[in-house]
Amino acid sequence: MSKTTWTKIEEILSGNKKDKEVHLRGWIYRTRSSGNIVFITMRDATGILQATVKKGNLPDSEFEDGKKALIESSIELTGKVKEDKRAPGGYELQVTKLNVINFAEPFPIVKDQSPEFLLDQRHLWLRSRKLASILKIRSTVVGAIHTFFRDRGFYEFDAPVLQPNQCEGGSTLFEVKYYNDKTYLSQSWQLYAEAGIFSLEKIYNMGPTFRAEKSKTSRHLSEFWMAEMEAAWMDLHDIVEVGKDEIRFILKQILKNNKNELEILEQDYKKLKQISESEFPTITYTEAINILNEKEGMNIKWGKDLRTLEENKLADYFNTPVAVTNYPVEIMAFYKPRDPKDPKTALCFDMIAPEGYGEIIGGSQRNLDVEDMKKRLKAMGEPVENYKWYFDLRRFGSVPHAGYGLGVERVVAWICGIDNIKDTIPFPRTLLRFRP
RNA sequence: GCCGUCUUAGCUCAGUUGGUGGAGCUCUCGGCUGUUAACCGAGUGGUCGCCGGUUCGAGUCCGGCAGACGGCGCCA
Repeated sequence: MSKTTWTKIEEILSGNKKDKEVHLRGWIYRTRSSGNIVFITMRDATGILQATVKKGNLPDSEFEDGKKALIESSIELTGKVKEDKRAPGGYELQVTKLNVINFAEPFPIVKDQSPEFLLDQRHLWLRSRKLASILKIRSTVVGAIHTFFRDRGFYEFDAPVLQPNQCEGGSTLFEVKYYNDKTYLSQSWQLYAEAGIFSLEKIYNMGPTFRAEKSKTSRHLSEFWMAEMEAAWMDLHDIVEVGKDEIRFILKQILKNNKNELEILEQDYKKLKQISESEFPTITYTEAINILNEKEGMNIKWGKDLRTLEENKLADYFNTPVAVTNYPVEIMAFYKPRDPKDPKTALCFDMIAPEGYGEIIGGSQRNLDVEDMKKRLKAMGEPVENYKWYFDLRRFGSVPHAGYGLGVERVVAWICGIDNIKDTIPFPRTLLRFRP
């Protein structure tokens, strides 16, 4: 006996299986019955397809099973593919064999949904077309990042998730018991990456990052995935260009692989295509302030960080992501060096996404001045002795180097055009939620 | 840390001046041979977030607590 060949729904919708008999397996997406005919819209990972189950075309017991199986029941169907204008997608399956693998209980997620309820039912809501489309795009983004860096000679380099030091500020650390000691979940790969470049020169990494920020916004997660790069011999200008190339590369991969998903999410393909072919502007913080004050009628004092409102105004002013460099050095982390040409500012940059999706990349050249870093760590109240190994990197063949981190979820949210970052990750962790 | 909104059926919500808790959807049963989150008829389903107070009487008024959601700050 030959093994059953299972067909995926996308093959049928492409027209390849017209008038052929196929075997399908998946889940009931919608079902309607009308006397002696039952319409089962079935889904698998690749799409949805209408199946017509008519009494007489299959054994009566199977017809009755089809009639009573509820949404999300898992099923196997056999039948002939017919072109039919009345069916969504233009093709339907005329069922001759129906096997219910599992009769689902009444599915809790129905037409009316609140965000809170959907988060409680996250494990079930993952099956929705919306979430499935976003997760497919996320998968492309993650794959694109690996390809982008590997194609350019970067090695993947892993840092510990349990780290003794802070990197981005002590108040945002998740503390973890470590035998009789304590440690913290990684806030950044960066400090370890700075050790790695002396071995591999160009490295990247993508992994979970934990920040206990008390942020309740549509742009923040307590656990998110950051894609970071670090490279010896590169300066600020070099990494800004790498960042722009990376964004464009990700977009091109999405446009190539996820046209269907963008359609389901009602995202504008042309708009993304245009951005993927654009040059992104680089401006300094000072220029950004001037644009905001002169062109947007705002009144921002030099020296304050750009807030959400200002970033959004700036994003509106350009239609592409924009790189902002040279923020005031006082508001920056200790590892960001002063710009010798403009000592009030740091050799750092943020990439701001269009349409209010905020900072998608943050990076800098790295500080080589140990005394300066010690001074700034002390000012923050950080124990300098914890950074002894890090300062060693400046003692044994120190070189100019730079790196940045890209927020995977923010990029996915921007590409998908969705209003909350929570939907870009299967099980979001936020200030107030860590279940399911 | 600051500010705001919400909490009534499995889901989404309405509930008038304080007077025996409702609708739609889901689900169950019946009908229907082309439906598009179908339609028609019937039915099941309630600790009105919790605690206390006022009152003859509280979903409704008052006080407290809890939870959820969102905005700002901070960040990717």
